[in-house]
Amino acid sequence: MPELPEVEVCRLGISPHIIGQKVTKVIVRNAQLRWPIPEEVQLLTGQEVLAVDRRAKYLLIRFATGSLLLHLGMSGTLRVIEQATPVVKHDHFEVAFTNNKILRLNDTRRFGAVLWLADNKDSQGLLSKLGPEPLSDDFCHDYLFSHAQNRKVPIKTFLMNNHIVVGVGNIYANEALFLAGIHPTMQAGAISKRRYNTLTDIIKQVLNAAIKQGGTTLKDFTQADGRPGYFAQSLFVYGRAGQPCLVCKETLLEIRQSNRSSVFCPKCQQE
DNA sequence: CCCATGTCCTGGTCGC
DNA sequence: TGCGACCAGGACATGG
Repeated sequence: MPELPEVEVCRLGISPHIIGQKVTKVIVRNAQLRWPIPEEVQLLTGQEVLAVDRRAKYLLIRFATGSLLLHLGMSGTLRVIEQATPVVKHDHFEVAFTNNKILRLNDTRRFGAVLWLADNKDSQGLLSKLGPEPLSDDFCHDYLFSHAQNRKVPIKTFLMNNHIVVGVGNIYANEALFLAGIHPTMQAGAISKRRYNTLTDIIKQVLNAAIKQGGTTLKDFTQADGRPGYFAQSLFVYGRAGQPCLVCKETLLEIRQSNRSSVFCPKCQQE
């Protein structure tokens, strides 16, 4: 369920159900995620949820003594459910609360993560090297342009680099480049300040629109309460290779960049 | 066999 | 020659 809007929608969905609640039980059914789930997660039994934050695609559930870090990988879903809900395949981890609700993680591919940051210390260094949040003021007009100077990497790959900016995954990188009229193979350092201004605005718009609409529906995404999102209906290029461009009718092309698929309109996106 | 929303890590290349 | 920045691609697990 992974791009930033889906994680943010998830955060918004679960927060009201768990903030202020105390943990009654932590169950690890399969600790083998991207990294083993540490024993310390049991320490949060009895503690109260103070807040649910997000950094990049990491969810951070705040407690007095530290934070529970959750990442959904490529196929993870988090849901708030009733106690009696049957356990299904790939339900690897859950936290039960005093209001009899359960926060349950299901992750088919197990690329997700559950870690404990004692005293909020980022011992794995997962959060320390991340670029700015795309929806923050740190991600301003000058930011992408100044960081792109002398970089030869294709703009599509540049946008997906978490050290540059977080939360722009394959879907929204494709969409933002289409809307900005930028060809995905252009070298990052060869793009003008003016086009970066446009691209920056569009990234914010696209992510905000997706959050507003509840996240993209991909086959394994469900919102915290189980309703699917529906932003996939408004995608211009992602998943539409071979189909006509919705703006000019030209057939959309697909290429691979850094082992990911890029879809673009050869007419609307000039090099 | 192919493909799939993420991201850490390795190893190669390049410029100073 | 060394060092660091940069970049491509592999790896992870499962299912369609």
